[in-house]
Amino acid sequence: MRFEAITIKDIAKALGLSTSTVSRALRDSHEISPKTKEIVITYAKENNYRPNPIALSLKEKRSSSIGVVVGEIANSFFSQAINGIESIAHEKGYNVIIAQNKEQLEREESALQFLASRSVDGIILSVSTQTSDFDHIKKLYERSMPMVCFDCVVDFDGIHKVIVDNTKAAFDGTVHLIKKGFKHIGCVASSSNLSITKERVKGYIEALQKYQLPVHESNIQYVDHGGVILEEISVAMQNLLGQKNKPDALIVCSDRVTTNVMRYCQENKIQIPDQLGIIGFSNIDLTDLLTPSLSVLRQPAYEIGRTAGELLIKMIESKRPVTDFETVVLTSTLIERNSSNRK
Amino acid sequence: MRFEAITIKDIAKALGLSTSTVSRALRDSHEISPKTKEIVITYAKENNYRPNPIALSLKEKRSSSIGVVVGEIANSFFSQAINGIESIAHEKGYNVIIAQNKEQLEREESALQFLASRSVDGIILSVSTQTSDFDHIKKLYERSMPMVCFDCVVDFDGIHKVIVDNTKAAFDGTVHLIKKGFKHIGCVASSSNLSITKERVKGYIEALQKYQLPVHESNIQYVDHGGVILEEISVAMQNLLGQKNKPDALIVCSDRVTTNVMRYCQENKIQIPDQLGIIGFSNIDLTDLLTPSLSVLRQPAYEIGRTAGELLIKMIESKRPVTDFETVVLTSTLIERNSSNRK
DNA sequence: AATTTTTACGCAAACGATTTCGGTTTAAAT
DNA sequence: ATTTAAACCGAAATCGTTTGCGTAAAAATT
Repeated sequence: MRFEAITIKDIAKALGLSTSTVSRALRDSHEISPKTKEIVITYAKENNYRPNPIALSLKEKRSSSIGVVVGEIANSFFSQAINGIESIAHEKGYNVIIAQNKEQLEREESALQFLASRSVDGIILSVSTQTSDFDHIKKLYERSMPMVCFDCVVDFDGIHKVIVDNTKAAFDGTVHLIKKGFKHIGCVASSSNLSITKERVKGYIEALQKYQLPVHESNIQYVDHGGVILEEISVAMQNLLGQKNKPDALIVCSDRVTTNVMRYCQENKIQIPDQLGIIGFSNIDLTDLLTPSLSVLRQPAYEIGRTAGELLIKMIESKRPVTDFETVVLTSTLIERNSSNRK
Repeated sequence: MRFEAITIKDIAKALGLSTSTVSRALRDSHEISPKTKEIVITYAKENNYRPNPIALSLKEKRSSSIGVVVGEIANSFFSQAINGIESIAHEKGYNVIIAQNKEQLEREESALQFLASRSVDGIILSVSTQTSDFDHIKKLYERSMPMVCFDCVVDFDGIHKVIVDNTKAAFDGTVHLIKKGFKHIGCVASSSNLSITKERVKGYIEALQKYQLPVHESNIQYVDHGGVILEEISVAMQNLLGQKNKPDALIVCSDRVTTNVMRYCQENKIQIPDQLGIIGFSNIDLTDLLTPSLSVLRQPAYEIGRTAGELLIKMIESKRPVTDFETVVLTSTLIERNSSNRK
């Protein structure tokens, strides 16, 4: 069973006209007499005619749809970003097709392949935490598929990127901890191959240096699977807190890792902020309700999505090849709460 | 600029064959000699040929895509459900197109219209909390668009539905509170026109009756805008707690309302569970970390999405019109935590 | 009145793929 | 040697829409 719609042919037949006349009448061409237009338009309205977008796509060689590849839809940051993408897409008459990479390179490749073979007009992508080799993306891109990266971006130029001021955010977060009186600040970060990880760790180090605090490699822990595996968090935390000169505060540089660090602390009865101050990147909506309430570095996920969408649609609709690639940097917000507020 | 792909025509021209031969060779028809097949397939592979899905859609009158309409993507329950939908869709070779109704009837109508005009093969829908008149859905459905409802479902038959055992869940949740020693149990629910609200309130009342506790209308508060408006929650809570015989525990029957009730209690320094026990429907991933940890009725959102996807795809691919409509009922889980655990 | 211009419409090709029908070899069977 | 069938391939229609081109009738010009 299938949804059957009325076509231009049906109208033509019913009205004793040719399809071209009907088509032109509906598009209000000057070549058609007012009378005929009237008749056609009335009939079309009565019968709820809608042009078949697939036929249009075939003719116009565009599908008016954009693909989005993210790690996981059910991740607050990504779902907020998708929300932003959907809003601009809807305004511009595009639909949004969702695919997930599940933070695996292999799934990312198949997702991109899937979208490309579905002839989307462009793709918005956050690369998986497992991706360190960008060949598959490059290949697609070189075949002139319009693309915009956000969050986890590729390491080469010549592509639009929408990111946040990761370095500054981590810098500010670390400075915040320093000003709150913490002396030994550690850092838990996501996969070391990710650009956002590098940038955030850089901000952390710069803050320490600015305040003439020593930088110990052992105070920086990388969680390669993006925080999905709880065991990894335990190991990282034990590495950090098992040292003789252990940190009295942590900056957590990844959304999902942050909440799992909180879980670890709760399970291991680590008092926050007295034993351990914490500030972390997070976009979850419930961090204000935690005890203690969690100080966070919040990314403007909706705006990131919207901006990425705008850039992509601009690129899709541009007449000539885009040669001028933007990297839009949005600012994240430091929300001071109690997890970093030692009495 | 646009993504240009190789077509069957290109192959035919390059190899000096007709398009029909190439098509047949690629589809492994017996009418084509092994040699020719070999040549065509090799050439196609080398040049990374992919059949144009739009051309196929036009011919086959199907787009291999399904539309999903939910209230808001950035809502844990929905994003988890979409995750489930995406998983089955991906397996079956469909893509998922997302639209939001933002809990508004008007947006719902335009979202459905949008998807229908985009010729999706079917639609999975959770109606908005504002929808009490289902005419627009009925109309679409009667034009034989395959549809499956989940979560907030329509009130008429003849359509597949995937829901949870709302009545039983609310019943169990209320009984749980009773067994924990709470005597005066109130209920905060979403819009009164929603089927899930009715079912859940019914379960609440049945539990009270079973334990011979009085049912007071004043102990049931409806939040018409689905918890989006914080002010509404305040009013509901004041109505509940301002009574002389005020409740000592609440069951909250809506995902988003639950966390806002928690916020209200925190802001108003209401001790949980000592002053007020709480159990609520919630699918947020962080409720275990709250203080006190929140007892929840958790819906199997992923499975709901997956099941809805399975039903829809089965319907799309069925040869004859479906006349046998299922209502799949999945079970929710009661997770006992501290918010309902009075010492 | 003869010519040109305008108006209003139809025909057919195109987009990319599949498929029906038909035609030509070549090989096998009579 | 003739018939038959199998193997192989091409032309054309189809899906729904747009659009360049052609053409008839009507209107405007000479």
